[in-house]
Amino acid sequence: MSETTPASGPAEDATEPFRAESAFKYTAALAADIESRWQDVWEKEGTFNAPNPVGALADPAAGDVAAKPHSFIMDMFPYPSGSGLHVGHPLGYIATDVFARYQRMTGHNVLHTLGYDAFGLPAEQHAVATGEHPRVSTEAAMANMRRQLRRLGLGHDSRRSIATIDPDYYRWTQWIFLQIFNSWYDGEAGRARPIAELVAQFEAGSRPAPDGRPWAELTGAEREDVLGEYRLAYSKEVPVNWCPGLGTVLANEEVTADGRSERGNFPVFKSNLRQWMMRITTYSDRLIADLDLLDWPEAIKQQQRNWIGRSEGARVEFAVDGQGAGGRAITVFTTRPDTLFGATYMVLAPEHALVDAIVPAAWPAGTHDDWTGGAATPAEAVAAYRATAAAKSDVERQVDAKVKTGVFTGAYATNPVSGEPVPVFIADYVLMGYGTGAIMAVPAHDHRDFAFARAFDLPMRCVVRPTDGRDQDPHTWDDAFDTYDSVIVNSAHSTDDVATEDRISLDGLSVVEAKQAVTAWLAGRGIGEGTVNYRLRDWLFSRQRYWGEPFPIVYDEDGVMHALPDSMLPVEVPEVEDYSPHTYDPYDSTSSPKTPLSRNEDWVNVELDLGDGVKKYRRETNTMPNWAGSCWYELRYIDPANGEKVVDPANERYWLGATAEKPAGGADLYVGGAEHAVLHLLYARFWHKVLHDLGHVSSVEPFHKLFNQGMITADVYRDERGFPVPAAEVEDDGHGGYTWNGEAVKREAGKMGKSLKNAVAPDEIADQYGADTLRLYEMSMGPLDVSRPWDDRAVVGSYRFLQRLWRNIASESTGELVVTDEPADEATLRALHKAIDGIRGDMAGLRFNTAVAKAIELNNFLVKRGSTPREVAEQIVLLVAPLAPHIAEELWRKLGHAESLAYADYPVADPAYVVDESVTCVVQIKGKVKARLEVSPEITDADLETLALADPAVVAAVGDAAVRKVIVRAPKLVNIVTG
RNA sequence: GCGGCCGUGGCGGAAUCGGCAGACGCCCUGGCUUUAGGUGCCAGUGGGCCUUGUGCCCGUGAGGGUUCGAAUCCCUCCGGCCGCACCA
Repeated sequence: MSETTPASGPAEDATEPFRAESAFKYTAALAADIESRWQDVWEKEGTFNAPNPVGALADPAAGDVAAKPHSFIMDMFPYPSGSGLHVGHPLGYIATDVFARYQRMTGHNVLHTLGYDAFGLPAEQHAVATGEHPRVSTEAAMANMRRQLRRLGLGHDSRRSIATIDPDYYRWTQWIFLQIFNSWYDGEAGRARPIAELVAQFEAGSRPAPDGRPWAELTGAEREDVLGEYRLAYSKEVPVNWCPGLGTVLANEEVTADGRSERGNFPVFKSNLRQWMMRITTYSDRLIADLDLLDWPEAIKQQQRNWIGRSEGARVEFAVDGQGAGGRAITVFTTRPDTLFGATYMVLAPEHALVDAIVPAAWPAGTHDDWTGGAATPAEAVAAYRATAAAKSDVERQVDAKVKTGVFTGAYATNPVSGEPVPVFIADYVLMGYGTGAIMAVPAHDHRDFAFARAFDLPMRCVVRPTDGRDQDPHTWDDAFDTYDSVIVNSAHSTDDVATEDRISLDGLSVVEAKQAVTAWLAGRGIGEGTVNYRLRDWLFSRQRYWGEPFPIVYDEDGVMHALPDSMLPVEVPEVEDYSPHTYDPYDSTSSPKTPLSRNEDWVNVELDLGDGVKKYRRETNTMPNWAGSCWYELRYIDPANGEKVVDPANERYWLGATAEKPAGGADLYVGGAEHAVLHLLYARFWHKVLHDLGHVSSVEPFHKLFNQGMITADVYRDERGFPVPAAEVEDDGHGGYTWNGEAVKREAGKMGKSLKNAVAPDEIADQYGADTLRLYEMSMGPLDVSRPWDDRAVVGSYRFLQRLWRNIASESTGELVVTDEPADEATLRALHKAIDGIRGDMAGLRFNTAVAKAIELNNFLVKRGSTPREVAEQIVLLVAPLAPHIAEELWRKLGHAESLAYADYPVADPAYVVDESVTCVVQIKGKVKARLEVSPEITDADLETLALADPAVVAAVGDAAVRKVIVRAPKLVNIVTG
């Protein structure tokens, strides 16, 4: 407000005292006063502190906590954005708060808090741009977010609000990393075990070292190499996604389908680099199987199954002839071993290691011109093809996917069943990263192979009988025939050229039978076996960034890796002069990463005593990815101050342990966006399972019930050039169009956010109406799991409801109670108990939109009634308390209660009043409503039928038609079927 | 291309088990209160028709089916959203 307010303003106010809004009316000003007072009370009294069974957060006054029903409610870990929240962000937080408050009022010990996933790229980029330390900007952003969220009245246990950037927190992130590093997956036991147990096996000789030498004869480096093949966290040179534009490598999950970084949209290249990996693939089967134990949306489970991509099939070896091959075999993975007789050529991925070994010096006689790519020798052809394939971006590959390219290697392999020579190609439609990077091509029964065979004029052989009317000559086909629902043909050895005991015939077998038969035949000859393949890759776990957890790993002067002991944790993020990653031209695929931490030589070079005296070491300079801190935070919420253990077992068992309702254990409710379907949720499950295997947690899964909340969208207005204009300044032109500064603009739906200039801040709405109104509005907009558009104008509906609620209980002119002491009449009790019954069910089922509607109905009933009996007032206040806690606390206090209602008993419906005294029965004739009867809810079918048939309106409607049948569903419906 | 989810008034949505379609809210219209605006309160508010009332007909993306009865179940199509995408 400026100081040059026109004189008329205050003068008017002064001369017209009637205009002044009553201090007792529920206005934004009064709401603000009530809300800040109650927020202070809750904070001062620690209202939402949840006692633990044991440890620093145990409360002797709380009694036997372990015997109390618990409810662990979580929101997905937020990144503290520097630009503040918009009204879409707190949707899930409000919902979990409403549910948590409801649970508290139904006798649960509720753990609900919110911490911060505070390592991250934006703070680092901000640091690069401004020189401000990421910790400074991150903590400022966290403080601002805490302030914004506090205003909403969220009942969080602030003692448990951890942040991943706190050394006390990431000390345990590093500790868990070491647990994973120091374990291996015992496939026979089906679980992770300490690496020391593996070492013991090697030492005892019960498990031979790979090269057969006794373990004691191996050098330290050699032993470390062997163990590196087993450790669940390992460092290895692997083909990775290198993103020069970001200056870091990325996990597969962070790369989009068109080969760009999910953050920043920079091109991503394949590059061989030494990186940290997590052996998540060893948990593939368990990650799939245990989904069945979880209460998650089916869509999310399906996404995880698809991501892991389990497929059953067989490995088959194809012997390669020709020079240089030296008795080598190419191993392929196929899901269709039943079509082996139809394999007429093979394809290797261009980067397959065996390619160079099998390439002959010259083209075999009679090589098809189209196969050579115009090169003089196979080696030249291969080199040229590799070069063009490597130069192609993934986008180009995508576009070119329909046109198959490739080149002949000059080598032939032998089909192990038919004995026929098959040419070996390289082509980029075979990916190195999947299966064995090599396929047997069955063009008659695979669409991709068919297209390739057509392009290169390769033979085809039909081995699955077509069921769609086509003949068995693939040359006449338009595409491959790939059904499973048929029988095998043309798949038998001729009796002449194979010895009897080696013969196999698949003819006449179903696809499923043939798979088994051929797999057994191959296994019997040692040239194949049934196997399971996964799409899931090991998880790339290192990043070349500053603002992340350092690895608790050092290298000695021989380059041998050493894990730091627990006593040296945490390894703190060092100070550096320059935070920026070495980024490159986004298209410079030949660049390679340099870590920001390597710049601080004082930090990198250390002298440590790791048990054999003080020696010089170099620290690992990669940092962990953003996911690390969020992979286990649910554990630290439980025991945030525990300095001895990551979490005390008694506390873990209480909050996360398995029960009849949650067989794998886990948090009772986890609410967040569907965008974390595979990344965070898969990684967190993996870590949790490792910790379970190693005995640190009793639960098998971190999150029992998952709920995906929808997004709040908002209208976007664009000018003629297509640029968004500030949505708040757009005006309706009255003819269905919109203008901004007089210029016509177009409306469309969009996400809410700064860039689209349509963000609405929760502070704005709280200023205008109060936080309770904002909470109520967000909860009433629609079902929690559906996206819905924000509508500024509609907020007033929730505000009016609270005003009417207030007015039903307290006078707007004096602030005094206006409730009456009369007992509630029967109609009022019925309205009340029906509301209680409905709202309880809605609360438990997270259907807050209909819960609000029912509360409004009850309140409207009281408005019409003209007065509010005290007993009803108390109940309605408790009913709305989870939704609008500040106004509820204030009214509760006015009603004479000295204690907060946070732990008051939620109203329970009296069944006697839930049923109406009389219900409206609908009488239909042929399904159309013709009459309504007021009947007792206890009426029998027979009585109701008699009553219905006697009703004058029914008699008139039936007329002289014959009644054929009468369906009675007492007490609500009678349907008369006439002839 | 494959897989999944979803289509209900002017708008957001409700109908929990196959049984009164449109709860609740917004918008809009009329009335009362008010000097006025705003707030508040009351009434109306899916479409159509007329005989204006306890009235009739139509109506849940389109078409078909099952059923005494379908927004709800089944089939085909149309439209939208999401995920995966040469995964052998």
